[in-house]
Amino acid sequence: MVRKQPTIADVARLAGVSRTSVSFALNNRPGIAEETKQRILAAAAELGWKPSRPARALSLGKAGAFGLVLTREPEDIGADPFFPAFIAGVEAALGERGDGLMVHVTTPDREQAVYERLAADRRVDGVLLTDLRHDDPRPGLVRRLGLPAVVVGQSEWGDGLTSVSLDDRPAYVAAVRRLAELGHRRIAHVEGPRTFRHAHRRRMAWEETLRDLGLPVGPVLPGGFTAEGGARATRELLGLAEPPTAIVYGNDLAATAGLSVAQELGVPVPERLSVIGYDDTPLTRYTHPPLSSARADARAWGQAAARALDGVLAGEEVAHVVLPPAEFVPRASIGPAPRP
Amino acid sequence: MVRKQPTIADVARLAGVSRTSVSFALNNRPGIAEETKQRILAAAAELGWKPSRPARALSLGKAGAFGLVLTREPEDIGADPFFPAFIAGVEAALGERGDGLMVHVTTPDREQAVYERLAADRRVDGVLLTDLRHDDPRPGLVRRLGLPAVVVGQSEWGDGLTSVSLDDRPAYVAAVRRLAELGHRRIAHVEGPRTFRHAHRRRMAWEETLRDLGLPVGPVLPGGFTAEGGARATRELLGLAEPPTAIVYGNDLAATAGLSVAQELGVPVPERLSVIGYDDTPLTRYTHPPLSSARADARAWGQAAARALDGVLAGEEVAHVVLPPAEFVPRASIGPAPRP
DNA sequence: CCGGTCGCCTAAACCGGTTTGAACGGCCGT
DNA sequence: ACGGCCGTTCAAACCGGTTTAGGCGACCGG
Repeated sequence: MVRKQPTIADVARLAGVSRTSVSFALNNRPGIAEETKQRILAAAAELGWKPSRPARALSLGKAGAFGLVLTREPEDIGADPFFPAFIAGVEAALGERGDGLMVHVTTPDREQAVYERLAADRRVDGVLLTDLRHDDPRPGLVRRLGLPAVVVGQSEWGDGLTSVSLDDRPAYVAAVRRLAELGHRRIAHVEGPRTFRHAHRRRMAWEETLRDLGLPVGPVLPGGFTAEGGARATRELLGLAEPPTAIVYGNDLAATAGLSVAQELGVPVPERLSVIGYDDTPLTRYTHPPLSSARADARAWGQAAARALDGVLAGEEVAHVVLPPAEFVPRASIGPAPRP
Repeated sequence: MVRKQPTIADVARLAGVSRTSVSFALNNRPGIAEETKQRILAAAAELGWKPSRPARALSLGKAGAFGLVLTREPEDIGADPFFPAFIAGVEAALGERGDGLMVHVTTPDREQAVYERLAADRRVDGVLLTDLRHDDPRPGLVRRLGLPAVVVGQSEWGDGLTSVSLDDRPAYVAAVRRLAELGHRRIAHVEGPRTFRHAHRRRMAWEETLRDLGLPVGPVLPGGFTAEGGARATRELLGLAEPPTAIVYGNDLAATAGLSVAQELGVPVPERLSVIGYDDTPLTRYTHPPLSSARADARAWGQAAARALDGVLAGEEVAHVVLPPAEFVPRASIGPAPRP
C-alpha cells in the first residue's frame, strides 16, 4: 500500500557517489563536477527520488510550510469567497518552491491554543494573520511565541508586524459619492461585526465620506456579515418613519439578503432603494437587479502575503506591502434617489 | 524573533534522566516509574516543551498530516459552502491528535503533479479525494503512488478505495416527488458540470424519479454549478414554447441566479415557476422567495472522512462509511403548479 | 546461595536529509 | 623536486525525536 520511497542513500549508491555529493548536486551548490552532477541527477530521476520533507525540515530547521488559522464560524466562512481565492494566491507563491499551507479552522475560544501548538510543533515557519479584531491578541501572541507572522490588513493593525494591505475604503468612498451624485441624502450602513477591524474601517469610510459631503450620517445597523443579519437590518431600516433611500452593506451576503427583503416589502430596487454590497461575489451579477459591489483581488493578496512572509523569514526588513485598492463596481441596484 | 524551542535533551537534563525516558514518559509507555514520569512531565511543562513534528515525523515515518487538493477554479470554490465546513470537520477529527491538514488549490492541468509531489514529499500520510469525475485518474494515481487515500463520495467511485458517502439522491427524489404532488408535470433540471460524478448522480436521481412517477423527463440544461450558468439555463428554459413549471438545480448558486432571472422576466415564483436548489447555503433562507434546497452535513462528512483515513492508515480493513443522506428542505420557492 | 525474572533506566542506533572539515590527486610555479 | 592551491569528493557529525538491545539492582523461588 504505502510504497517505500527511495532515499538519498539509494541514489548515492546508484550514482556511485557519497550522500554528500547527491545533496550538493540536488541543491546545485558549487564543488561538484558537471559530469558527476548529471550522473547523480540521472540516478535521482531514474529512482524517482525527491527529498523527504520531514527529513529536510529537521535538518534545515525549516518546515517549508505556512499556517493559516480561520477563526470564523464555518458557515460564515463558507459564504465568503475571500478565503478560497486568498488560499489559491498563497499556494501560487508557495507552490513554486514546493512549500505548502496548513489550514486550521477553529473557534474563538480555541484560537490561542491553535497558535501555540503551531509554534510549539515547528510544523510551519510562520503564519498569516487575517480578520484582525480590535485588541486582537494575536500580534502579541505570535511575538511572544516567536512565531514569524504577517498581517493581512492595514499596517497599523499589526503592532509592528509586517503587513500586506489592500485598502477597501476607496470603494466605499466611491460608492457613497456616487449615491450622493444620484441625489441620495439618507444613506444607511449595515455594518459587519464590530470586532473586525476591516468592518469598522468600512463603516468609518462610509461615515467620513458622508461628513465630507455634508450629508447626514444615516443610521447604522449591525449585519454581522451574514444573510440573516442583513435581512433583519434591512427590515428595520425600511420600517423607519423616514427610511433611507440607499443602503451600503458590509458585504454581499448581507446586501443580497437585503435586496430580497426590499422586494418582499414591495420596495422596488433601485427605484425606491439603492443597494450596495462588498466582495463582488459571483452571484452579484445575477441577483435581481444585479448588485453593485466592490472588487478586491484576493488572490493577489494571498500571493503578496506569502511573499512578504518569505521576506520576513529571510530576515529582510520587509516594508509594508500596499496593493491596489478595492474598486467600486456599480450595477443596476443603484439609481437616482426617489423624489420626495 | 524565532525563539529557539527547547529540545528533548533539555527536558532530559532538567529531569535528570535520559532522552529515552523522556520519550517514554511522553508517549506514556510502560517501563517508567510513576514518580519519574511525573518529574519528567513537570520538567517538560516547565520548559514548555512539545516534540518537534518534523523530528517526530522523520523518526516515525509518519507526517501527522492529511492532504486535501481542491481542483476547482477558485471562484467556483468560493461560492461553495461545502469546503469550509468539510475542512472544519476534518480539523475536528485531526485536531485532537495534533495532526493537521495541508490544503492545495490547483487547476486541472496541474492536478496530477500536485498529487505526485504530495506522495514524494512524504509530508502527508494520506489524502482525501473529493469532487470525483468520470474516469477520474486519481484513484489509479494514488494507488500507483502508494499514497493512502479515502474517497469522499459513493463507494463505486473509488476503484476499491475506502469511501465515505453521503447520499444526495434522497433529497432530489423527495424534491421531485413533492413537485409532482403539487401538480407539476414539466420539471426541468439545470445540472452541474457533467464531469463531476455527483452532478451526474443528481441528474440521474431527478430523471429516475420522473420515470418512476410516469412523468415526462423534462429538459436538462448545463448550469455548471455557477451563477452565470444557472442564469443562462433559466433564461433558455423560460423561453421555450412550453416552459417548465418547475426547475431543479444542481446547486444553490445556480438556483439563486435562476430565481433572479425568473423575476427579471416577470415570471412569479412560485406562482408560475417552482425552484429548488441544493446545498442549503446561508442565503437560501433570505432569497425572495426563500429557496427550497437540500441540506447535507458537510462537517460530519469531513470528520468521518478523516476518521476513515485514520483507519486506512492503521491498516484496518475500513468498510465504506455511509452517512445520513441529504434532506430536502422545502421553502416558499415551490408551490402548486399553475393552472394551464 | 544461585539463577531467573522483573522493573526501571540508558547508550547507541536509526529515521533521511544537510553541512563541516578534511583528504586526495592533479597541476602550477619556483 | 617540492610546496601550495584548486577542484572534487567523502566520512562524520548534526538536526530532534523514537526504538532496540541490554545493563543493573532488587526480588523471588528453589
